[in-house]
Amino acid sequence: MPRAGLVPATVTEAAADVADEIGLSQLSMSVVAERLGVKAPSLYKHVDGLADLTHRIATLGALELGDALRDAMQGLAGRDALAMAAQTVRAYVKDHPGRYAATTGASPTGPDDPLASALDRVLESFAAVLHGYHLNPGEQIHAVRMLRSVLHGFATLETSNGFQLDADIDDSFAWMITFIDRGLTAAGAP
Amino acid sequence: MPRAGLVPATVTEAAADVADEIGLSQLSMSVVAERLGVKAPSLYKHVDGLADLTHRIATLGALELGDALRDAMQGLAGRDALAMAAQTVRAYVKDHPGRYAATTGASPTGPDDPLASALDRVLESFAAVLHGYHLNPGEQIHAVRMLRSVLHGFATLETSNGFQLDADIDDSFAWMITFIDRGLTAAGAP
DNA sequence: AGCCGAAAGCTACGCCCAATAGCCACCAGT
DNA sequence: ACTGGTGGCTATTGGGCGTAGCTTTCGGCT
Repeated sequence: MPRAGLVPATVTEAAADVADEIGLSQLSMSVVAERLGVKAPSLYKHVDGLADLTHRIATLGALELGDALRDAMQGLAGRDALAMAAQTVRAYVKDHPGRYAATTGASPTGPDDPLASALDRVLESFAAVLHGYHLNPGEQIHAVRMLRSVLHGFATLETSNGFQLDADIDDSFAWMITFIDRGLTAAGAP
Repeated sequence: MPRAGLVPATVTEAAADVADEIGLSQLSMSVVAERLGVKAPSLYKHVDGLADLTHRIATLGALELGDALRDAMQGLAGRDALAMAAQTVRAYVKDHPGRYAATTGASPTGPDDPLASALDRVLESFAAVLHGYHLNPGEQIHAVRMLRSVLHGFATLETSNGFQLDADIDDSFAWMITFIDRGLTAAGAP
């Protein structure tokens, strides 16, 4: 019987794909094993159980989202950066709901946890959006939190079908970005 | 052996309490049964399985949150109404994370589902907040969605410890309310 | 009061999943 | 070629959901 040639990263990516397809709550060792053409107990040679696997998916999601934000925001500032960052988050959550759910549900185990630095990089991108607005330094942290809340809330509600009429969702999103841009501009130059 | 005198509402409330205490994901028939001094299979005489139980918790949560919003917003308008509604949502999510998680995770099965009307009442309260601002009717729906997104996102991130501890979360929340109030005021009188 | 049927509790069971133990085969390095 | 580590496997335990079927209790009716 030939070996499958698995490493932790292979298992994590397969699990992340499965989570995106069937939902994080439906993720199980069996279905990941089946995807990889392997029996479930074999996965424990590469991954330390379902909790560890979810943690790895969370880290993968944070890394990917951080990279996507960096790439998308290259050379942009102000309203353009804001709109691009928002759209990037929204698209990532829509395309990878399982990874994103893992990311939001997880918390780093310590300061040397790769998840911690991955999350920090995402936050740095959010902070970079705000550099284009001339905010009071004390307001920066509040603005970052508001931005996170808005984007997280909107994307989460959208993927869980929390909005009634999905036809206008793009309009609502654009309106929201304009609203925030105007508010930040006014806050920067009072 | 005496009867426990259970009805669906009793089971639902006990389950909601348990979910608030240990988290919705940890909810199981066994632990609810233990709370009620009963064996797990007995619950199936009152409730149609775990999915139905979660659905009932979601409905309970939506009803309670709707009532809390109505009570809190009595006679308030404009910024006061906005601040009170936001604080009410935030407090409810903090005090009842399990119920709230059930509410956001669930979707009504049909138009006659009690959950649908309960959710509608919550949305009506959000809409009522905006009546104090003189928005263009076409903007109303966008503003409601933004309000939902912000409050949902903030409360969710806060309860999952998504914010770092270095700055006061209350300050951020107050700043955010002021930000939205100013934006809505400006949008109403351009 | 006595009975009778519905309903509420129970035990026993089947199935699925997480996780561990322990076995066997494959491959690398000497 | 041998040998040891490693990656797969089967078998098993424990727990959770849900069903089947039994027993007991309680309300209503005569």
